[in-house]
Amino acid sequence: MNKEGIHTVVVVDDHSLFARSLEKLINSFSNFRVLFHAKNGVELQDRINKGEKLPDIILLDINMPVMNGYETAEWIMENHPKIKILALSMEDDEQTILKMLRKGAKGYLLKDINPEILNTALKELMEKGFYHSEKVSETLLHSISPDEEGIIMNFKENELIFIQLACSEMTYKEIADVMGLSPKTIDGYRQDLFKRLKIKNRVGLVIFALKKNLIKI
Amino acid sequence: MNKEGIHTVVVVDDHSLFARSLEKLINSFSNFRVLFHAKNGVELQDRINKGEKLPDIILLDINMPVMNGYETAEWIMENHPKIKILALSMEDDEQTILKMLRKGAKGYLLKDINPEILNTALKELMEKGFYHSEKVSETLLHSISPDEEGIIMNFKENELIFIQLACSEMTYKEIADVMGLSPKTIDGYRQDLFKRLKIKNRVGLVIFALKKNLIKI
DNA sequence: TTTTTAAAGGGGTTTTTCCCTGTTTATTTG
DNA sequence: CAAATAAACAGGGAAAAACCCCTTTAAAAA
Repeated sequence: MNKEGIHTVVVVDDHSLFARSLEKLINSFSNFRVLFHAKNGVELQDRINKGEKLPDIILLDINMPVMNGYETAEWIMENHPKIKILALSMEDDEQTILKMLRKGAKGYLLKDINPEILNTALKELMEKGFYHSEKVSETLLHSISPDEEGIIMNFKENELIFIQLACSEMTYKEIADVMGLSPKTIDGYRQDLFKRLKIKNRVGLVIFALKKNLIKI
Repeated sequence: MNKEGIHTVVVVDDHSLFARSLEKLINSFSNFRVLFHAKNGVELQDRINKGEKLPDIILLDINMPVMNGYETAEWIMENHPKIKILALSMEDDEQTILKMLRKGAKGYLLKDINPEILNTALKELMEKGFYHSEKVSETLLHSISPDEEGIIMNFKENELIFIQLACSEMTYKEIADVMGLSPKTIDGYRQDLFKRLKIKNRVGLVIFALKKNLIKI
């Protein structure tokens, strides 16, 4: 906060149409000014390392091509932990929200909110130090315990490759071939994953992989 | 266009954060003014039917809860065909783009463009009557012929239900039960779809359904 | 050295996939 | 109108793939 009681904001979002519109909106709020905006984490690092003024708040998009929101949040927390991160995303799936909050975000906003909520979020962020919308609070309640999630989600390299290949039209025999393993080993991976993920068949695996963003279609 | 040579724009988008930011951005362009913005097609209908001034351009989001972009575009084309529709969307999948262009959109913009491109698009739309970004032009080239697509995509009611159920962990026997049909009939649906969609197995069907937005996860 | 883990095999059931046939009911057309 | 045609539904039979449980081996970790 500078001498006039104005809080400063930096927008990190590769959707520059959105970013610049957002900038105009935020500048229209009293007490908030946008310092600059960056297309991704790398650009943010560059500008901050080159001595650009540090903001009070960083509005951080999650889906960015070069250095995404998770990595960027990590870097911010390590190097400038005083900056408050407000995650911005289209996605409202639990996985994404939780991951971002664990990386140190002080708030999570869906991009489809109205301007008043953004203003509220920014104000609350400066006053209380955090902001959580109803949906996020709900998500936090529903969230499974981190260790249970760890058991489920800690996939070994080969398991991840198998999952991705299983989300194609290949037979297990073909998957075994391209992975250079015995079909019996592949069957072992399959069986182990079915048990851990509590799924009944390959379609369940595809759905799981999609929900957890293990594959893209 | 009014007497001062100013083109008018209406924004239809349920993401009011985005919509209002966009409004500020467009108003910052010379020659363009936003008349109002609506949260969805129904609100647009209401305001236009109540005698609100007709714009030159409607910026139309595709994903809206109440009356989506497709339906809204249809209504605009039927009732006010002089208005130029510029579709706005996060999605860049061919299906979505093509569908919107067929509904009469004069242009298609991804939301992750920069402000200059929006300005260019608006200007070109008024001058040439259409605007197509590189990605859209590319999509148009890749697009399959409408009739071939028709054969593929004209699903009968039962086929659609079957596809959706096949994208779950149910066995075909279970699907037959809930649909009140013989497993053999279900097998017929399956076989016919595999042939028409040129897919090899059930995973292929799941992937297809996801790509064509026949199911949501 | 004991335990754990990754890879692989044996052997079996169930489900999926495939092809071909037949019935019934609309729909089209000669 | 009657005959041909198309469609929705269903069955038989069989090979391939998926699914399941239990064991073994070799190497790595504890």
